[in-house]
Amino acid sequence: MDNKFLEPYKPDQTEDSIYAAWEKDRLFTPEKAISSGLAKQDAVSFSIVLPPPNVTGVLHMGHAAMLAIEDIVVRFERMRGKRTLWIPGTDHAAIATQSKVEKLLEKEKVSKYDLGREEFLKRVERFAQESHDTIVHQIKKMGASVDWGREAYTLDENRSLAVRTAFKRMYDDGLIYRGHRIVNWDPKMQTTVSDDEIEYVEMTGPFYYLKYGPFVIGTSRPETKFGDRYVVMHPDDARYARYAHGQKVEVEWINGPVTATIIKDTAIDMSFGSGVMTITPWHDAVDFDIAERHRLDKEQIIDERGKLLPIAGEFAGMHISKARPEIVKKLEQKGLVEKIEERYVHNVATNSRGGGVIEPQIKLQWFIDVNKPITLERSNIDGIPPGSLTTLKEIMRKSVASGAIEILPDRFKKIYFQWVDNLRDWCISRQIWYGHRIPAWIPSTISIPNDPKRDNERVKVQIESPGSDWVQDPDTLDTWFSSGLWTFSTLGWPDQDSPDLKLYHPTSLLETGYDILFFWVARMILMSGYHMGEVPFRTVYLHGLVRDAKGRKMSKSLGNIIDPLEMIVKYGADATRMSLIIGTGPGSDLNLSEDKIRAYKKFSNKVWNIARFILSSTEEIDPAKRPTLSDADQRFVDEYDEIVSYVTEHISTYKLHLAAERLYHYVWHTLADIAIEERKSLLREGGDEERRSAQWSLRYVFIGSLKLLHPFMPFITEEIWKSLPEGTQPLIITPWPKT
RNA sequence: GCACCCUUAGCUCAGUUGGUUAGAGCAUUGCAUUCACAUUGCAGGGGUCGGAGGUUCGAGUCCUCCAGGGUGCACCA
Repeated sequence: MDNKFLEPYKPDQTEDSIYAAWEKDRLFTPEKAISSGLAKQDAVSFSIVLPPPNVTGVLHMGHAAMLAIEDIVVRFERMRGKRTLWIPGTDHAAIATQSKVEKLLEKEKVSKYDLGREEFLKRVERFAQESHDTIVHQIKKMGASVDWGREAYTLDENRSLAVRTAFKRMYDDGLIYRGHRIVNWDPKMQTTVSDDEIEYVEMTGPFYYLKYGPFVIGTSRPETKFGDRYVVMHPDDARYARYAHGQKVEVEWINGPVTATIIKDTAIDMSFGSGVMTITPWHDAVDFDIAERHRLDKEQIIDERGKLLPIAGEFAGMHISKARPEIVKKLEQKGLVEKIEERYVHNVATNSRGGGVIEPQIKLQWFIDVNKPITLERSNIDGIPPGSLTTLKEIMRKSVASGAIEILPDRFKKIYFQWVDNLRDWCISRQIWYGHRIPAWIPSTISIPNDPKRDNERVKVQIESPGSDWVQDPDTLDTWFSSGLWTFSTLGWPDQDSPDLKLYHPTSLLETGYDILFFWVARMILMSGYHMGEVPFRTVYLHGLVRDAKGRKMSKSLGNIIDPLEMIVKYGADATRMSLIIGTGPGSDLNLSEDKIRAYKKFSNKVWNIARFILSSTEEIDPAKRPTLSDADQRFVDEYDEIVSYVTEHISTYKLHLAAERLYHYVWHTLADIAIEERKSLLREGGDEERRSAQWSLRYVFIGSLKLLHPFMPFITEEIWKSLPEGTQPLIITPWPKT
């Protein structure tokens, strides 16, 4: 027996060298599984992409849980002989990374404009590289058996080609268009934000009832009202039956008399306020729609920095927040205020990526049309035959509705459909510097690229620059555009003949947090459906948030962050992994405490001691020669076989928590507490025959248990395996026990 | 407003298709421990499974309603 067993298990002294050995021997690659004989040449593929962590800093417990879950499944499938591939990577996370670097620069009292685009991007890239290195280190610490030879970055050369190719194809098909539409504008970060990135914050503030000619209109934002020349009411509203659609009314307004036009539209809620509103199409999505329907004029009131334009008269140049009280004062002086409700509760849209309060604006931007009918030439998606007419929305809906993609837990399907059905065109252009530059060029003779007066026909969309007479659109793409391509851009696309693409797409499993179901999962379904004519994955497994012991979100301000690296140092990666698996089902949040992790450290030690005992007391037997077993030993072996079936079945169906818990109890309270205890006297003073039976069965069950434990606790099981005569090949590429 | 989830031991949570006396970790009580494990073992205490109805031979599990907590989406003039 190896002398190392005379001391307690020390994860911090073994884990790194084990990982290094796995990596050096390329044991994470499907090629090695085949060459070692574990997987057959024509084995079924099992592929999965790592949800690429943002290069904005360090990994947290949520990432650790993700890595643990995925690694368990990957190791399991690899041992079962599938051609198993797990692709790692990181995400440039455009807006998140840029704002992080901007904050760092703020401390040096430098703005990105001081540096200029090029210099600023160098800073971001440096930061991204450092984050990347930290993240890679952390992924390795967790024991994740990803194929590093296939590592990808959402902004590297291959992915960039994929992005430009995808953009051009969608543009040529009319799915990507450039137009003046109302977008979510963040005046603080000076960029558009997609609908999904908006976070509504409840606020209480005054609500003003203003006299608008013969009408009373309600608003919480009097500062937007300067240009209101349309007064809208429901066509069926009896109170306003005497007003006709299109009728003109003279009203006295903030800066003098205006001619208002009556508009009848069913979008009005008759029961809200007076049932009448004026519209500000340039700064409100609903108003914009009404204006579009009736072809009304639209006028900008507020500029990109949140300041009032000349239309505001004496208030021009003021920031809206400063102007509001002044405007209200003037309205009161003119007797236009009917009443003020002081405590009105409403939701204010903010940029969830650390930006400011959203100010809708009409801007010339790039969009993906989700409702445009297109012909999908190549399609393996159930319900969408090749050559049939469909839309991106329908692709997203049918991929899940047909059962081609299974979502676990099931209840997220409803949430997914609700989102798909409410989906509007996706604004994909961002006015930030870090990211994929939009592959569109305009002639350099046009001086202002975003000038709304210029037409779109002079834009060239192509993969490479058309030449020096052309200027590239300064905008970058929403980060989710490139991550949407992730399942196939990591496999060699746009090269359709890429062997990896043929072997591993569609991927088998996508495992990620439920919080990015819309951002990412849905976008991958869209992109893969359109570009590949395939679903991107068969199964979506959604995990929950990792919270603290009391169920609170982990945050710096609460000081309740449990750092995965620190836990790995104290208790080992194996214990950390177990604590993140047991005690939670798919889709539900997990409350984690250091006590819980400590408990699984004890389990590691238990496994270690079982190894020590069994190794020292079964040294003389030959595991390959099965002796006649006593009845008790036969029952013991039978019970183990049941555990094999149970664990196998539950990992296959992604009930990892059940598999892990059962295994934990089996190893500790059956194998150790009962089986070993009962056989101790036999091992010391039993007859030859019954001693051999006891030794062999203990050894057999222990060897099998190590295999079953390996996906959950890869390090300690591999370390023990090394010291066994049975361990001729590393445990990671040893076949799974037969059921 | 629409929808979904949660409510099980002191705390934090498991409990697949309804099936014998409801489980774990931590905490707690007693005993044992020169014995693989001073990171151990054995035994115990603690639960009317949020409330009220219903279906069933049988409900923590299925259905209805109610209460509390949370989340998503919509509205937010």
